[in-house]
Amino acid sequence: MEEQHIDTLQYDNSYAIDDDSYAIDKYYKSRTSDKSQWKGEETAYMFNTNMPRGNSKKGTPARGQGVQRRRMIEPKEKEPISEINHRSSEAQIERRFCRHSVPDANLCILKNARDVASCAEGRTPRLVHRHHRLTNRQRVTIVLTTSEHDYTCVGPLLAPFNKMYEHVMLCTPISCNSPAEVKYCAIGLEPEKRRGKELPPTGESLRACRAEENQIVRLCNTLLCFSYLTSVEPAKSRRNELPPTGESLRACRAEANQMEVPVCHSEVMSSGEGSTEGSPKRSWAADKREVRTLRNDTKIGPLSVGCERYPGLRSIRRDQWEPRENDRVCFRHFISGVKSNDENNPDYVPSVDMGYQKYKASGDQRYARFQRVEQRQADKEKVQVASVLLDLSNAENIPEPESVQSDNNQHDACINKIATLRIENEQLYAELGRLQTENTTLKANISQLNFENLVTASDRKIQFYTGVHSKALFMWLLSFCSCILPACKVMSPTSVLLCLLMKLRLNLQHEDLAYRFGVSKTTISDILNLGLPKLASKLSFLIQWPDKEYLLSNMPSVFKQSYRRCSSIIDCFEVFIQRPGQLTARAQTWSNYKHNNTIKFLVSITPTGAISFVSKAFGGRTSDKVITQRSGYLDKIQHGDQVLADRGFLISEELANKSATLVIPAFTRGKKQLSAKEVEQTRKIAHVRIHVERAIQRLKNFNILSSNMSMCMVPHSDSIVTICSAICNLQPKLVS
DNA sequence: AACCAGCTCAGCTCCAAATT
DNA sequence: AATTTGGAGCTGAGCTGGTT
Repeated sequence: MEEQHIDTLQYDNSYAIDDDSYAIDKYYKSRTSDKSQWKGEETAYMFNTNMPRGNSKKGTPARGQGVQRRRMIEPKEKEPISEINHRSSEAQIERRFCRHSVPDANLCILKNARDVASCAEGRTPRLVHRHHRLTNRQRVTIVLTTSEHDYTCVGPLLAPFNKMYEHVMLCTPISCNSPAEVKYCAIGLEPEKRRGKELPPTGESLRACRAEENQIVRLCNTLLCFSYLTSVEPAKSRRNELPPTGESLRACRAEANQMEVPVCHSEVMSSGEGSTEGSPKRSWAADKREVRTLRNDTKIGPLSVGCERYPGLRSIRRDQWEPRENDRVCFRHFISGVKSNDENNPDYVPSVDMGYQKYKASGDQRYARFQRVEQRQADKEKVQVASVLLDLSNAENIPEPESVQSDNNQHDACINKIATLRIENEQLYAELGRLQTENTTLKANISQLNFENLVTASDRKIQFYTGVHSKALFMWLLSFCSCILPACKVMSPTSVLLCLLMKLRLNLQHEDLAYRFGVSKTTISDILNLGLPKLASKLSFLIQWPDKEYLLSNMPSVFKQSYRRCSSIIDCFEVFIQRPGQLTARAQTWSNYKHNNTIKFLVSITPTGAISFVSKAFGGRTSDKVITQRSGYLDKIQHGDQVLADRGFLISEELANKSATLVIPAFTRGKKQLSAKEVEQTRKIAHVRIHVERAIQRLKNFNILSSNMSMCMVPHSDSIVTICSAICNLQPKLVS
């Protein structure tokens, strides 16, 4: 047999019949993780046909296999069977036999009996010996083998090329009715075979049985070896092939009959007569034949016995002869040469040369009929075996129960296990379907729960995160600005717009935005740096200086009484910034009013509260007047306009040049007390100027304008204020 | 071209030492 | 004792070069 590396076996899940050793190994590994508990003898038996070679250094354990495996790597040198012949010494024969048997037959038979098979010779159940419990597949292998091949006692059960050849033996060296086998049947391992058997012997009878067994075992040990060597095909015997069966067996016996030795003499085996003086000298061939006949002594008591070589016995008839315990019948009196225990077999009783004609039909006719019956029985068994094999193949991965007492029990346990596993499998499939549905639902929920969907879920949220009044307005902004938004593969346009507006509304850090949208902070930085100017440019049209007609038609009631020609209410607001590194910038942005570094913007609103003008950013130290002069605000002023401002806006001359008027609160400088008219005018101005403060407050709702603006955002401050103002203009009227 | 990890730089905060 | 100064450490944002 081609030897297979053990490592390759470990990855072979084919579970071929020849790989049963792997299945056993796997089974034992599953039973115990402590390899020290493995019996070295067992593992050696299991693996000695799969020894790693070549790659393994001598004396070095194979990788991952340890000492236990190394023991199986190096099998003991066996004596070649070809070296044993009929001239071999008893010691040689004993050594040869010990390969197949064990020293203490009694113990081993009880301990290692694993199965029962029928011997083709004796038709009686024989124990199948093995040092390990058989796996299902091994059992099937035996069943298939025994159904297709004849075999005899004292022979290996399997073919020589089978791995189990030397481990699964029908090699019982005792008779079919030995007490050991009776005990085996009696303890319940094979309940069907118990019928007609004796109860296990105890006490004195047990010791007597063991003495008898030991005596028979010693005899059989010798004859066992001879049964190999006297085959008609000695060359095959040397190649460890099966012992002679069927035709070859008969030929072997015919050859043995031609030997010039007495083959059958019942008196030799009879107690007291076997040692009579003058009896012919026995050869091993004779011993072999006698043992084969000895095993056929089950139910011949009432019959007459005889032999042509011993005419004195030939004529003995049952009515004249009282058989004794050890009387035997020669194989020549059986049609097939072998006594059968099958009641249907014509060789159930000896019928050849019995000295009388008992049956009407000839021996050949009766034997042919028996063969037909046997063939039908064999076919039926094959069908049953196939059925068992099919069941076992379905349960191939089921670990064997440890304490199974019989094949039937084991088979029933397997069937029950299969049924249980099928139910469990169906339940698992149902569970799998439920989990898949749940998984799909959860994925859908997760997609709905991403930040984009979360923000745009309601008007309240969209207002909080972006400052845009409603979701509809946000969607309009998105559709209007999508063409100018920075292209981004990892973020949708909605997310980009959200990112831009959230930066303004909440002044979130770049890293925060990156985590919220699942991108890197560099991507956020790029989006802000590119998107803010573009968005401001796109939304700048929302900051428009209104026409006079529009102003007049939409003038609020609070302005109609005193300031009907008011076109603008101006004020400045400051935004804190980080302290610039450059001293010049630091000086320019220092605000004496705020005592901090700020940037300053001029804001103009219409009487309705809409932002009509926003200047660019100026340093915090810049006065309101300068900002007004340099921001381009005066260019918007038209003839006859009225501008409401705070006290700091001293631009009356510039407005006068535009034929416009400036309305500011009265100064208290150089006066002890304001006149009543001045107080009333100041009150009125304050009453309408409050709206510009409200507008600025709307701008300040964008946290980027109310908190400390980082230096990285200062360059975008113009765009930021523009965008915030545009969004404020999209909100409802400030003054009604 | 878009994206991103890692590096660099600038600003802020805290704290101890120096100065007033 | 109050204020200022300078350094260390931390944080946030931009820059750079590699990857996709």
